[in-house]
This record gives sequence, C-alpha cells and structure tokens, in this order.
Amino acid sequence: MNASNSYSFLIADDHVVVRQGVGMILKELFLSAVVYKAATFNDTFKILKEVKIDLLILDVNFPDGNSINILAEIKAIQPDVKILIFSALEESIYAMRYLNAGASGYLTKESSEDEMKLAINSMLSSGKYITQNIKDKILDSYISKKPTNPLEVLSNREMEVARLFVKGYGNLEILELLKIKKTTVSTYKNRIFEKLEVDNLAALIKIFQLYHDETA
Amino acid sequence: MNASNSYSFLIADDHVVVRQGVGMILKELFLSAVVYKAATFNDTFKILKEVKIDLLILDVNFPDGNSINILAEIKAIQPDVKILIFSALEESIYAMRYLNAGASGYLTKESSEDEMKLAINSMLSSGKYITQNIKDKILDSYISKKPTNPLEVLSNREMEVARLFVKGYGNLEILELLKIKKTTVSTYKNRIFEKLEVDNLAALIKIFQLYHDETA
DNA sequence: AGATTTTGTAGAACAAATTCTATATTAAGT
DNA sequence: ACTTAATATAGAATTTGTTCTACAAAATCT
Repeated sequence: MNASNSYSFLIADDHVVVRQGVGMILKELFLSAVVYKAATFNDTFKILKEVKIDLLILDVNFPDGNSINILAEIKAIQPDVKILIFSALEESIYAMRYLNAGASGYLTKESSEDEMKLAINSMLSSGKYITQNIKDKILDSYISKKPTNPLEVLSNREMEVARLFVKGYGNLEILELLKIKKTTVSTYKNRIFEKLEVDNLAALIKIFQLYHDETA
Repeated sequence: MNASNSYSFLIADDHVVVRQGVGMILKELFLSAVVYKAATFNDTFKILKEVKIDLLILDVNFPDGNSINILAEIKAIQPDVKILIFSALEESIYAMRYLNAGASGYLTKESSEDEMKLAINSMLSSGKYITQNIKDKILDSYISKKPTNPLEVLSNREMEVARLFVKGYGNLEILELLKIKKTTVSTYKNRIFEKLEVDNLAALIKIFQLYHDETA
C-alpha cells in the first residue's frame, strides 16, 4: 500500500477489454485504487521498475514471450510484489507450475465476478489465493518433493522416450529406434504422463515448451 | 434502435471481465445504451428470443458448443440482428468463415479501444465492419487464390476437428463431442494432415502455434 | 447448365496403442 | 545389510485409431 493509503495494482494483459474489465472490478472494490495497465511484457517491466505495485494481475499469455521464468524476472525487479495469475488456461496442471515459479495466486478467466473479488481481497490480506482444487493438488505433490523443473522427475530412459514423442515420433518409430517392444513404449508413455500429470500429447508438448527444452 | 431511442446490445462472452470491459466501452459510446449480457449459448438464445437486439457482440468460443453454424440459429431467431464477432482467434483464418456464415463484422480481442469503438459505430450505421486486412483478402481471393495462412485450406469442419486435436482431445472424445463416427474423425484427421502436409500431431501443433493465436 | 471437386459422413477390415500384470535389476532409505 | 521403491522391460487381452472404399450434398469450374 502506498503513501496515499490506497493499493496500487498493475494489470498486465494483452486485451484491452480484459484490462478494462479487471480495472472496473478493482475500482468497485477500492474506490481509491491506483491502477496501472500494461499490454506487453516490456510495458510490464517498465512499470514495475518505476512504481511500487502491491498486486500484479498477470496474464501469462503475451505475444512477446510467455515462458514461465518471467515470473522470476518480475520478482527480481520487485521482490515483494504479489502475483495473481489470471489465465485462460484450465487451472489443473498449469496452476501448480506458476505457483512453483513464484506466483501466489491463480485465477482462471472463467471465474465469476465474486470469485475474482474474493481472490483479489485474499491476495491483499493474506498474500495468496488458491482454490480448493489446487490446495488438494498441493497437498498431494508438495508434501513429497518439488522439483523446480518437472522434467527432472523423468528417468533417463523416460526422458529419451518423451523427447521422441515431443518430436512427433509414433510408438512404432520409437520401438524401432530403441529396439524395444511396443508395450514397453506404452509403459513409458504412461509413466511419463503420470509423472508429469498430463494425459495427452498436446499437454506434454506444452510442458516441454514451458520448460524450454531445446528439442521442442 | 428501440422505442426509447437508444440502441440495444447483447454481449455474449463466457468471461466476466470481457463482458464488463465491452459493456464499459458501450456505455462510453452511448450513455443510454441498453446492454444485455450472456455467458452461455443458452442465455444468448434466451435473450434473443425475448428482446430485440440491434447489435450482438459475440465470442464464439463458448464452453457449451462453438461451431460456426450457431450463427444460422441466431439469424433464425432474429433475422435482422447484426452480429459482430469478437474473438481471440486469428483474423486471417476465421474472419472469412464467420462472415460467410452470417456475421457482418469481425473484431479481434487484440484491437485497441479506438478500433472497437469504430467497429461498433460502423456496425450500427452501415451494418458492417471489416478491417482493411480482410478487405484486402477478399480482393486477393477474387484475383488469385493463394492462402496466406496455411490453415485457411481447412474446411470449417476440418478446422473444428483440428483445433480439438491440438487441444489434446483424442479421437474418442472428438467423436463424442461432435457426435460423429470414429472413422469420420479419422477421415478428417487424414485430410487435415494431408492438406497441411504433416504426418503427426506434434507437427500439427507447431503449425497451430505459428499460425493460430489462440488462448487455450 | 453440366461436369468436376470438395466436403461431411460412415462401414468393414485391419493396424496400432493401451491396460493390466509380471519380473529382473538397480537405486534409495533406515 | 536389508527392505522398499523405482526402473527397464514384455506378454495377453483389449481398446483405440487407421485404411480404403463409398456416396450424397454442396461448392466450384468450364
């Protein structure tokens, strides 16, 4: 909260309507809110360097890049800024990754106005906001261990196979290349999917992209 | 325009913030605007059946179905309603499809506030709004037929199926969603792969990343 | 208008991939 | 050291996906 006793927000989203819509909700919640808006990463960084922000509402789907490590960059500039991810992606898999990477809240664009307000309030008071859904997931996987890069959980062989899948090879090609049986390939595929908590190739590819593995 | 001499709008979009944002812009343009909002197709239809709408601002990306042919259904209810598509999808691939299907304007969510206002005004006065970009395309297609975007070669149905594949849906899910037989899904997949000259899902996804700006 | 191509759809037969179970080997934990 | 968990590997049975062919309706070309 700044000197004039009102919260400062930064809405970073590439769509005007979204910036407007979120801005409106913010104004409804806090009459005196100071609301900054950014349409690109560059703008986002620029503003973060200039003014102290209490809450950054961030859509990670920018045209000028969107890998997960920008969260670290943001924190490097303003370590205390609270980040609420506001994404059009289904929370399930992605939320955890963003939370691990430095965000302290995750909200989907499908959320109702009430939930959005709840989330914003919660971020300001307790510094975080997580849906029950995600809390459950956290219990599941946080309790054990949390590798920074999810791909680390794969064994060497699994990684080998995963790369081939991401490159577009089918089971038959992989079986051929590695000289193993088709059921073995399927077994790996299964373990890979389980470990990374995905259930289809498209999601696997996204993870590889997110964690910028050259092979993608 | 209705009896009380003010325009009536219907904003159909599944995201609250977008509805708010567009609503705000509408109110800025026309103080006396009557603005209805719908978050689903069902709501959209319900409202269309009840009140006369001058301009429908429609995001066709609903959770409860989103094929192009709903435009026909809308027209069946209110033949005179003007439809402005407001979509996050790449203009070059989709605009023509929607225009052919009954819309009379296409605006991407990346548009600036000014452009949005221009579009809305244009829809109300001349009944249509097309960006220069698309006008060029129409001219081009009159002269020579060379697709700028490779995805243009897909038929509407093929596009629908391709998107589902890219999202990670399997044949079974797609067959279920579109209520078609499994061989039909395979046939589409084949035609899609042939037309785009790829032979695996990973490659298809890459093309979509390159040529299809979609937030999902 | 008539001919040709594209599109939306599917059946029969076949190929590919998955499940579930299992086992030997290695790595990790206490 | 001794036990437990993870890894690399498959077989049998089953499920999922593909091919190839086909056909009517719509769109496009001549």
